[in-house]
Order: sequence, then C-alpha cells, then structure tokens
Amino acid sequence: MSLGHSNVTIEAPDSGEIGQGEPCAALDPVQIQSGCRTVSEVLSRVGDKWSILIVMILASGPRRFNELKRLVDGISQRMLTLTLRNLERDGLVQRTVTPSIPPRVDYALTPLGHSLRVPVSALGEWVMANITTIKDARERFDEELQQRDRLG
Amino acid sequence: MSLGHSNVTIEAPDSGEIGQGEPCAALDPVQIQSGCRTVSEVLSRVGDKWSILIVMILASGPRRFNELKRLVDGISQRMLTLTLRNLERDGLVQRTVTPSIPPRVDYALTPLGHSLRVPVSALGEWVMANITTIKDARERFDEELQQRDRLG
DNA sequence: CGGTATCCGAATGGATACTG
DNA sequence: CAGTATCCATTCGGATACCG
Repeated sequence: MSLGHSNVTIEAPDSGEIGQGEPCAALDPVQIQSGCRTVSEVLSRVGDKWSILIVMILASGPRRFNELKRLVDGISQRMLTLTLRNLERDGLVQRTVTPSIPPRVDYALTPLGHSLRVPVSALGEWVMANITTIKDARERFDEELQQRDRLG
Repeated sequence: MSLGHSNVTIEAPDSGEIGQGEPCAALDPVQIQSGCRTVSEVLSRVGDKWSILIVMILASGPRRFNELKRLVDGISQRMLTLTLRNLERDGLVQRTVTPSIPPRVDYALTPLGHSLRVPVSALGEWVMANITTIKDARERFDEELQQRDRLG
C-alpha cells in the first residue's frame, strides 16, 4: 500500500509521537531531552535532502507536480511525492486537485509553511556567513587526519 | 580504518564539496539550487538525530566523553563518537586530550559552535510555537487517510 | 577511560515499469 | 499529468568484542 516500502516519515510504525516540552534552554539535561527531541524531529524534516529546497521554491508561488520535478533537478519522482506528502502532513504545504483531463495538482505553501521560512532563512544566513570557516575547518581536519595516517 | 564502515559524513567519497552561493532568495531557482544545497548540507548535520542535542548540552559547558554518553540517553558509543567527530570536523566542537592515566578527553563548543545556537534556537522556538498546529495537521491527515483506506 | 573494528539487520532512496 | 508498485543497491546505525 501507499508508496513502495520506505517513506520519509509517513507510515512510520506509530511509535515516536510528539511530546510537549520547553525549548532547549541549555541548562537542565532533562529539559533538553524533552524539548530537543521534538525540535530534532521537525528539524530532521527540514534538514532532509529536499524539503527546504521545495519550501523555498514554493515560496515564490504555487507549482504543479512536474513543474516542481523539473525545478528541483536531481529529485526522483518517488522522493518528490514522498517529500510533498510529508510537508502536506505537517500542514506546511497545501495540495489542491483539479479533476480535469489531464488532472492538475497544485502545491502551495500554507501560512504555516511561509512562517517557517523566517527561521530557516536565519539558519541559511548563518550557514552562508560561516561557510568559509566551516570549509577551512574541514580541510584542516582532513589534512591532519591524513598526516596521522601517513605516519601510522 | 577509522570507524567501521559507515560514518555520518566523515569518510564520504570525496565528492560533494561545498560550493559558494547566495542565501535562498526564493526567486531564481538556480540561485535556490546553489545556495540551498550548501544550506541543506549543513542543515542535515544539524538535523541529524544527535547533533543539536549535543550542541545544546555542550552549551552549558565542556563535558567528557562518558559524561556526554550518560547525558544524551539512548545514544550508542558509536554514534556519539561519529557525531562528535563530525562536529569537530566542522569546527563546531573542540576536542581536548589530557594524556593522564586514565586518559581524559573534553569536548567543548567553539565560538562558531556557540554562534550556531542563535539560529538553531530560533528554529527551536518556531517548532515549540507551532508544535500544536503541526500535531493537529498530522492527526487530521492520518485520519483522512484512514477514512479513504476503509472506503477503498 | 575513550575509543576502534566487525558483524549484520533496518531504513533510505534511485531506477524502472505500470495505472487512472 | 500525477502518481503507485516493485526491485534492488547503498547507507545507517545498534550490538558486541577488543585495545592502548
């Protein structure tokens, strides 16, 4: 049923329900556990290979399925469907079917989806602001690792 | 070599190098591709199961390896090592070895690591502010799905 | 104490073929 | 056009055993 076997999150064995909790206060580990778990779970949706990309593209307006497929470049039909389903499930994306022939399906950001862009953009700007530092750190780390490998 | 076979990111076949790009402007799809790919890549580090949790715990001060292992709860030694290595590689965490007997290793957030907390907290607050909406959306989605399954 | 090495099941995700 | 279903390779990640 549904879509093959693996689904980004949909169809997960109904464990891992979201619990309430406080934001990560960086103080009490217990607080961090309860709050961060929740945050992590949503973050992993945002952090997956395609989600933000699609959210950012939909930010400029609604798109049809194959339109998205062309725009995203490299995404398989499977992953596009799966990603859109999960975004829809979380209430970030609205799916609208127009039962014409051929059928027409539009995907648009919900208000919630739009509001997500604010913190995601902030994170995006942090990345862009620090990408050079990160790249340099990686290079130095990898070099030092190779040094050790050469020596033994 | 290194750590078994699978590493969160370390040891990846040296393809996927980070490229420069603009922040996701939600305008030109090409811009979105180049910028968001980079953002995605770092986001997937932040979005993985353990990274933020560890960053948030380290925010309150340096910790030793087994101390972290106890605090994180549920993490395997393998994943703790892997996650810490990658955080170190990205320059977010500083690893300090004190060659005593028994050996002592401390992990601390770098200034870069601390600066990451700002946008991550913002995202965390967005999640906490909207978690109810998301939960409700999921419930409605899953219910409607079951309805359709029952009917055929 | 702070890791590494190895084994192996589970999840991820691309390619392809088929459908209303 | 907008998906589903199936197959299959790759990757992830826990459990366990061992090491300096």
